[in-house]
Amino acid sequence: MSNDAPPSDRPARTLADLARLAGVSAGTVSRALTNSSLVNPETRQRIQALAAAHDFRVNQMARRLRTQKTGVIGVVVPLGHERRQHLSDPFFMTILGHLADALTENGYDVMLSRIIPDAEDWLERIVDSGMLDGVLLIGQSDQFEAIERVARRYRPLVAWGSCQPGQVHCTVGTENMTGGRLAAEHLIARGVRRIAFLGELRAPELRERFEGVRAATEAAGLPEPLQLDTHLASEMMEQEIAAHLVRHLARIDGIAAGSDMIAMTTLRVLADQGMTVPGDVPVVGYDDLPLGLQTVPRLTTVRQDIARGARAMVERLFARIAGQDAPSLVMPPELVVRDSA
Amino acid sequence: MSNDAPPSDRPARTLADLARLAGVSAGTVSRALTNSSLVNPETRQRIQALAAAHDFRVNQMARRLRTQKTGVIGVVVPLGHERRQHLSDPFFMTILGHLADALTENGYDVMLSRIIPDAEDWLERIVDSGMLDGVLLIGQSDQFEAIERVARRYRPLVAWGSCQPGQVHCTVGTENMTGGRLAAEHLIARGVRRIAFLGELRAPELRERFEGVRAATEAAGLPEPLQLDTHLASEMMEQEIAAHLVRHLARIDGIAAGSDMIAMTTLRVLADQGMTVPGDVPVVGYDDLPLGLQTVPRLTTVRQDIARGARAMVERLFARIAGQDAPSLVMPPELVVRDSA
DNA sequence: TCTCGCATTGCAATCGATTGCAACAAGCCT
DNA sequence: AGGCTTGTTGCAATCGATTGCAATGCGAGA
Repeated sequence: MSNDAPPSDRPARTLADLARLAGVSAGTVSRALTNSSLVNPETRQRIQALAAAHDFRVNQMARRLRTQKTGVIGVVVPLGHERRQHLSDPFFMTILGHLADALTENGYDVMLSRIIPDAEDWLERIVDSGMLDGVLLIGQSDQFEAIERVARRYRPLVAWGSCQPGQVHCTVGTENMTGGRLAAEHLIARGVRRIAFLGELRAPELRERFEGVRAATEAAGLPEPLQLDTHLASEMMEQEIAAHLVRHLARIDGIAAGSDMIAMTTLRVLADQGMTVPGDVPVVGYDDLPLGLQTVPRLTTVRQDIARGARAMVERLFARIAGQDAPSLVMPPELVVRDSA
Repeated sequence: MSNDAPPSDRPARTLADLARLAGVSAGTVSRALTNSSLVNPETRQRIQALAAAHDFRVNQMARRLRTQKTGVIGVVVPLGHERRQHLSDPFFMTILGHLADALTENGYDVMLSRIIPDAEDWLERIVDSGMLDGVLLIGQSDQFEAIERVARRYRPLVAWGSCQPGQVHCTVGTENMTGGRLAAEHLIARGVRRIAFLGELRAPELRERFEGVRAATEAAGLPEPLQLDTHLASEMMEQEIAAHLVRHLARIDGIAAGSDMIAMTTLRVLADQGMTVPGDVPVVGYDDLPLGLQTVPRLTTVRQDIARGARAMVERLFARIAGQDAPSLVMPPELVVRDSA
């Protein structure tokens, strides 16, 4: 329970050191430490004890060079259209948490990259670095083509995002258009006639959500929704939304936000402007982040099952690493009605 | 702008492949690709062009084995006393975002580990893996001893957390006791007489914050603050806090939360119970996470300058990697008065 | 007693890039 | 003309672990 290891005379940094100490060859030590059945059980015990006593740990660099497996998965956040967006964005962090959990449970390490794709070959550099057994992309940003190009030749790659017909790369995500429609239908059912959609349309996911909103208004014979750009960097979002609302609030009576973060900021701004939610303006979010439970009022939102999505991404990635094929997954979104609409 | 690379006849995966193609030796190719002045400029050009044409990228595993540098920093979240706490905890994610930004700007990759320290040598395994040039710990959890033990022999290690006198490992953090005192003094100045501190005391940081609160009440001649345990896993936090408040709300008139997450949940629970903040009960948080700006009412809190702290951690780590010594940094906390108290 | 098989172990090649040192050529000086 | 510097390049060792193959020793069966 307290200090136990006998003071190690010499550091014993390599297999060869340990082999000398044990009076055997390096090969035998290697086999002993991997519990190979090719070594005598007694020898194995002895070597393992010696290794423990000397705090020996194999050099992963060498092991990985030799075995051509790294045990590392890259988790990459491409910030193409929104350079100022921070890695600490709650959606990224939520899905990253789930991915990291799933990967570490399976014995993989996680290498995190926040990438601003200014070089054309940003993704090539990652997948060809020789450091990774596979790559998970959190979001497609505006890099659809780059992802397609790499996916054509690099199998162990799975992205969170939207799935276009005929697309090469494997994605996990929700039916964004359906989700947008659900949000809008809910607002319409509550009597909203003129919806504002907060969020810009460069990333495919948001574009589809907006299309869903539009489809719903069209089906209900209502006027076109008002689309308002919103940067994702939190520093600027609040002012931007405030400006939008000051200008347009008179002409709208309900808000569909492109994400929960946008919705939360909107709640905040509306409170500042003395508007009540949902009384004066109902607000619907998108994502169902845990944070939505903490807002006042609690956020009505379109749920993406992020935990399930993360598990699915990891499963598909492992299948692809194993050489099998894995299709994309499009999950149905689900409206979660709480207090904001 | 479109596809440019001439179709690569043979993959050219290794330096040797490329050397054969170029009619030179592997050593020359290596030097050419690292812009060494030891090769003829023309040769260098030629080889670099060839490398680009064949999409050649050096094998990082081999390079790192040979150079004994990995270019990877481990960012580790030890979850000792709170196994159910999720990696997506906003504090972790906020600081992780800043760390990742600072590290990638300096050309390092980030390896993320969420560790449940059930094995005694969890940290040894990480630092001795041969995969990392240095390690950053986000929080000390209840693993103070394990960290000290490793820090005695492993230099490039910096932790976020509290700094005890005489401690070996390098930390960056705030004066938690002062912070607790600031929060309590603010509450007292607003007329609060009986403070509840929400948060458990196993991690040194929270313990110090509580001590600060106690010092303030003592100095003001007020009764001892009421300390209430709160798990950090968000699934349970809300119910737990609700239960605490139902039982104790009659006996207290102000709340100092151990963290902003706890404070946010408390706001939520109080709203549910029909209490107004700060009218009925003022609430002070701790951390000053960006999220505190989004709550209703906006959170009054004790600010830790997380961005500065992250930069300081990275600076100190680099200094230690370079063999210099770097002292711990204890930053002064700052009360940020907004609307919740 | 001889041979064969089995259980262990050692040997040496291998993964792919880096780098100190030697080799070589061309040009310059005395 | 010989020696020397300067500029390039190749050679081969090295980083540390893994693994196919050969070698060893033992006991059992014929």
